[in-house]
Amino acid sequence: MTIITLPDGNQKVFNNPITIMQIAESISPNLAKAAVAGKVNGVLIDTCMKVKNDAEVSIITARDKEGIEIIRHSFAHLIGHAVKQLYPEAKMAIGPVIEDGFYYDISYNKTFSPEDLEKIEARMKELIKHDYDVVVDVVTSQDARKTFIERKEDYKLKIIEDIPEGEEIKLYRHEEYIDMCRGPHVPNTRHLRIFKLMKVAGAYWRGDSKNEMLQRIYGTAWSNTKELKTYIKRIEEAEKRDHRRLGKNLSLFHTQEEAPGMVFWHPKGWVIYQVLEQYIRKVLTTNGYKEIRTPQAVDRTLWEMSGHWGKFKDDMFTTKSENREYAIKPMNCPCHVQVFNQGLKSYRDLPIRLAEFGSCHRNEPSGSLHGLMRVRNFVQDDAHIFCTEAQIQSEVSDFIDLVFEVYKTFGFESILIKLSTRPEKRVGSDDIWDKSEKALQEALDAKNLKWDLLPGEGAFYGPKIEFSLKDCLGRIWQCGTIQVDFSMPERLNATYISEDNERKNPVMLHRAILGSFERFIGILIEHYAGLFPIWLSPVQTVVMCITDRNIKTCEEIYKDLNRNGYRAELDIRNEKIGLKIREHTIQKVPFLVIIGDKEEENKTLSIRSREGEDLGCMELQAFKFLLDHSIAQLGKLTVKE
RNA sequence: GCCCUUGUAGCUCAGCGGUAGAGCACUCCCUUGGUAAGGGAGAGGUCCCGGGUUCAAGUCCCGGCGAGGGCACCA
Repeated sequence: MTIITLPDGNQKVFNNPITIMQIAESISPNLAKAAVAGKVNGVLIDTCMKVKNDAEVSIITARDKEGIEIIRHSFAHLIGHAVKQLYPEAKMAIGPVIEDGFYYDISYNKTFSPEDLEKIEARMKELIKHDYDVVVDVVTSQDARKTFIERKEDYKLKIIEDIPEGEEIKLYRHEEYIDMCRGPHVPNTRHLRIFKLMKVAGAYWRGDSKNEMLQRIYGTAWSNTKELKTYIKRIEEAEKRDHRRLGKNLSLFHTQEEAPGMVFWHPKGWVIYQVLEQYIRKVLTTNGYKEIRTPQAVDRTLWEMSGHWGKFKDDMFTTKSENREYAIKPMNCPCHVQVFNQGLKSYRDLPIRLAEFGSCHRNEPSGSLHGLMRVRNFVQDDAHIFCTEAQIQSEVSDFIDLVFEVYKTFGFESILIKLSTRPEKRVGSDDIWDKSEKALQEALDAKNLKWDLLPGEGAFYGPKIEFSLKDCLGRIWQCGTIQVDFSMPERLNATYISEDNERKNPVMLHRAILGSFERFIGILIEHYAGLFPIWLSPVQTVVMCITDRNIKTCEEIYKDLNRNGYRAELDIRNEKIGLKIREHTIQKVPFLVIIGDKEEENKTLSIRSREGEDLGCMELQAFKFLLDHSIAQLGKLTVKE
């Protein structure tokens, strides 16, 4: 006897082991039709699989999150089915589910063109119409091996090698095509309806650049057409807030061939940069940091001592002068140690917190460059804290508070936190790694923060915490970080006199809140969709006239606003007011000031917001008050889409 | 760095072997108009760079550089 408990609490009793499909049928024919898999005590299985013991069972359909994932996974197999029919020589590697879709990595001697992609998609649609059953065979690894030797699926054989001998393997038959998978998969292709192949891209076999490059076909799939349309719409909307597009349209910055990965900031973009820098400067100085400035180019001997020359020589820009070779600094820390090293330090002086908005250059791989997000020349809100081991935890704790205070200023809600621990290749004793990993972890836990552990992902000199934000396309970018470093102070002979009168190396904490200004501004542009809060708006207001008669008054207001520190512009062109409003609204200027005869007569300003709202008429003083109030909100504005 | 795609007027893009195109922007003229595009005229291009094929090359081929999407990398 098998007792099945359903999600609604109802129980069903069966005499023999029964399949998921049979359970579904016993509930309703419609449910059986819709069933793509079953969940038995939390584990997903194919509908043809039997439930042998008492269990909690739910039937998974396309409406469930797991259901759509199974459908996407089966779509990957369908790529295989279609590709092998069209290109029998192709070898299938792996085809997993990803967010919103699926992909398949394929090895083939010719490259798939966009036309090939269309052909594959068309063939997939034909195959779907067969409404064929997907048949599962549970086999031994020997049998699986035999199958894929016959089919010359070299990559499947490599995957089998990694499966422990004796473990059963599931083969999924799609008519003549056979794929290997943990599953589960849909029982019939009639569950596969709404999909679209998106793009082909290269991807290394097993994610290792030493291996051959495979062709990856990406697709997306949904349970109905409406969802697919919503998804396409979402991508289009995201493209509209892409910082590269907005950067051009709003004339914030540009890049050009002659300086790949380096930014030409335009007046408007530079305003944002400056407001940010001044803000962070204030935050740092009120939190015990001292700002310094160190050289751009430093002799290679210092980089040899710091270890960078050995490890990152090819990634640094270098230059020669007379008989000496210099590296343009890729980071500020070695220079900060030089400042620390001037004069004898006592434990009483610690912690010493040195900050610098230093311009750094790194010769990043060309393929990794991306707008403002990944550049070769950047400035961080960088600082180094020199402290004792005992001070690590409180410094880290204070820093985390500071990060959250700053991020809150910009209204960021989803901040991803990662803790990276000791890698295989590292310096420093296990004892000190234990201590500092624990210090970081405890600092996070004490604040009840959610974080992910990345074992082995720490820097060679110490563990780190990273704070990441998402861009409009969901790509994740690291912004803030705090890293414990036991190595550099020793390598660069940084010492202090301890309480027991010994020379000791301080611990060094590398830390940044925004990360690079470039990247942070890129994120901000997308976060606000170009509708910057008044505090950051490059142009806060435009004063415009209705006719030539109003020019003089406009100029007076414009001058008054600028003299009082507001960022105002003047539009006295011989154009209709409708056109001016349209243009400045497109430029996302928060407040538009309109001056006509009526306003002149009443000594008022007519104010309109970029959202199209008429804020009515008010005196200049009242408008300034409105501006002040808006600026005081800093970046916390909720952005209307 | 690797794979695919791509590079035409300030911007967005069409043209894909046979004398360089459109819309917007720009300049000038008319218009002085009240809350998201007033009208007319004009100017503007070594078609990314370098080779090759051809009677003829933005257009086809090869190489470089940049950009876009992935992968790898990110001290």
